[in-house]
Amino acid sequence: MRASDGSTGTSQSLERGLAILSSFNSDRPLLGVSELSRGLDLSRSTAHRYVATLAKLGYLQQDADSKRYRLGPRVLDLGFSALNSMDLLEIAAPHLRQLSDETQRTVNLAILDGTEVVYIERYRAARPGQREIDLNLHVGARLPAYCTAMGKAILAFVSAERLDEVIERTDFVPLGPNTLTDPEAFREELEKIRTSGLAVNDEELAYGLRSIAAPIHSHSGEVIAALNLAVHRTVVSMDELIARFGPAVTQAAHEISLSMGHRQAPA
Amino acid sequence: MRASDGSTGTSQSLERGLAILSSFNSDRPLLGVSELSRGLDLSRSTAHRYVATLAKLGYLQQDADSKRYRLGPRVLDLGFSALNSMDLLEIAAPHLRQLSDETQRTVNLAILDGTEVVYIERYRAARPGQREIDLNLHVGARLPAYCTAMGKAILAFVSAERLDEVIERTDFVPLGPNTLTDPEAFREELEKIRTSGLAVNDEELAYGLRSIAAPIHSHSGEVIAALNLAVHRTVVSMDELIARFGPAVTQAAHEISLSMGHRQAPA
DNA sequence: AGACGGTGTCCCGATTGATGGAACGAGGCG
DNA sequence: CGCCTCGTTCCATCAATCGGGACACCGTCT
Repeated sequence: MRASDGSTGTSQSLERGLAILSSFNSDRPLLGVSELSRGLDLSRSTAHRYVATLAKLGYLQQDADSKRYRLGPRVLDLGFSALNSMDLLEIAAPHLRQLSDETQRTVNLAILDGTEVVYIERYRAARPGQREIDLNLHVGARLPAYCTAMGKAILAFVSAERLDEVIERTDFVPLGPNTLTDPEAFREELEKIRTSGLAVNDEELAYGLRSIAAPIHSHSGEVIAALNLAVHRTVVSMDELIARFGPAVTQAAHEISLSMGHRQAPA
Repeated sequence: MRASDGSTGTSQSLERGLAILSSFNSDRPLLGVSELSRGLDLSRSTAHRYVATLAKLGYLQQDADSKRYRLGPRVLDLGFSALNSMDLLEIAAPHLRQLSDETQRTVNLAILDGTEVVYIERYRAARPGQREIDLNLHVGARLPAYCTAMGKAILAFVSAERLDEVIERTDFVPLGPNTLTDPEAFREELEKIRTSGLAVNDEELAYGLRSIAAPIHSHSGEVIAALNLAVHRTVVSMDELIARFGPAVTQAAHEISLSMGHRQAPA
């Protein structure tokens, strides 16, 4: 039974329990035991045992009226332990803040996880009122790497094997007016980024959304993250975006890399 | 019979697996299998099975050099699913932002979890440069309720049973110059808050830290959260804090409660 | 009222998945 | 070099998990 599949040496119970936790999200914040058991193909008894365990530990809370369950505050602890254990964040934060202050724009920091970028930090433009370009882009949010400036900035500098794997697993769906949908065109785009050091996103993710991004390297030289600066199309043209903010973005990324201990190869 | 044990109907494996996840934090970001097995009193094999499961699912990542493990980006998903499933956040966010803009101060939103408050949202003062009062108070951070303005604002309006339980479980340790360490004095303080509608923290948590907070009620009338406005002692006196910002704080909290569907009792 | 289909919860015997000792290879250190 | 500790894998044993079944509870429909 355990023969062929790759499940040797793993715990079924833990996997199922976490599957229950991940069943909850913004769209489905309240789930009942039966609902969960159906979704994960478990018996009601089994689902209930996991739910009871999670509730006992504070990861789930039972709603008094509906008897259904919701995520508890305890799960926040995990996420923020993860954030805090990245010293990248600590190092990058002041630079991000300065960049945001200087430019009066929203800047973000993200890492690559599989084929997606994950937002790690975010500084909103100090001045409110300007058009909010929110696709629900809070810290922790995920976007496909192939159609974001930060994703491309990172992928331009990963190893060939890793890039091949990401491209292999990526579904190049057009999400914006200018989304790159051809893997070969995408590779050429990365090549350009590799020489310029700056990645652009000109409405590739969504209509009206423009951003520029630069990669951040660790002390060992490998790319570990990217930062971007995002604006709405009505605010500034692509050329102006690059001309006015490109140098500040690449320089901030460069400074963070230096602080991480990265010694650049000669230009 | 089933009362004392508490372990009936729960999953040992899941509990252990989650214990492994929670072993990671900012202070201990990298842990090895042996280290974990010792800390949780498991065999190395067992610990490894859990770790392998967590790694397979993306909750842990193995460091290539040290072979030890760190939290993976996947755990962020959980935390932010929790945040996003609170419609409180969606409703409160614009009010918090407005309050922060108007007052040019940092404002926070928190809920109660057991004896602690958990930060749910945070708007920093738009103008940087003013003294940063950071006790690592990011979203997700926890503080004891008894020595924070938000904690007191919430506890002043919870049911008598819940309050008794919290007080019972609270260790009244002096953390600042004015920390309330006597449960009876604490109860009187809550009584005052109940009539004034405003909770104050005058260096009860830490030297120099002052804040005022007001409770937020749900449609059913029960208290579900609190918001605060925090300043450093050098910036403003306690009286001035209450006089200048008190009305804005209570009004913002009130407006959020109204948006949540709360119909106030006549003043 | 009564029957019904749904829920969450609890119990218990069968069995399946978890357990941990042992062993291996890889490093690190003196 | 020996010695230790690490992560990892294997496997026979066994205990923890499993799921059917039963219960109480809730609306809804007949």
